[in-house]
Amino acid sequence: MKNARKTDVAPDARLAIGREPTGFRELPRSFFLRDTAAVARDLVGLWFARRHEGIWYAARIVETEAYLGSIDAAAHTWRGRRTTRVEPMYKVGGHLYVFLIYGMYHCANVVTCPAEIGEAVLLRAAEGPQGTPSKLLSGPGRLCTALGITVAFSGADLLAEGDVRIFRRSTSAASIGVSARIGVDYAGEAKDWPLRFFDLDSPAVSRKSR
DNA sequence: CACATGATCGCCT
DNA sequence: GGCGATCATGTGG
Repeated sequence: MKNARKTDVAPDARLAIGREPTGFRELPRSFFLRDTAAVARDLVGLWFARRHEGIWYAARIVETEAYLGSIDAAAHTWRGRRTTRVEPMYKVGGHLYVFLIYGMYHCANVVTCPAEIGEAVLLRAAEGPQGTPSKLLSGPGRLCTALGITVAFSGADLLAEGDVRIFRRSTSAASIGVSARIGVDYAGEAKDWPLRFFDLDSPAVSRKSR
């Protein structure tokens, strides 16, 4: 099998929460149909979850970035670019868009807004349970590695009772910091837009503010 | 701590 | 043919 692609990667066992996501609750579709920066901010503190071979795995999101579609030089949909890879970004809010970067890492995004808009939120970092190293999910590539997220999930509906979901949980609200986005220096004026949101109290945030 | 570099390949021009 | 919404590792201060 020379061209075998890994398509069913197991999540890190330390993120397992059991056969049922007890204590976790669904979000309505309307959550994802709002202003993308607002969705990015509100995703901090929610849970990104995946089921693999009957077991659920989950991590608490602590860092996100908004990508504003056609007007945003940092976005894959800048100027309305429409290709096979990016097509999931034009689905209705609540879908997943995953891409491969640098040939070896994946980045997971939550699509926002109504269909055909092309905006999304990059999940940049998350936390595992007490005792797991803070680096385990710190950074978009590591987050995907730890949860076994690959391009096989691109286009998946997070609200279709499927194997990838965003959950909420009754917890105290996080203190949110805001900064420019990471790694988009090529994006002209857009590189300075304050579209990165992070939990000020989390050790798992990928970098200090800029 | 602050850089600097290499890895590795799908995507787009 | 060039490069990227990254990361691990290495060097030097």
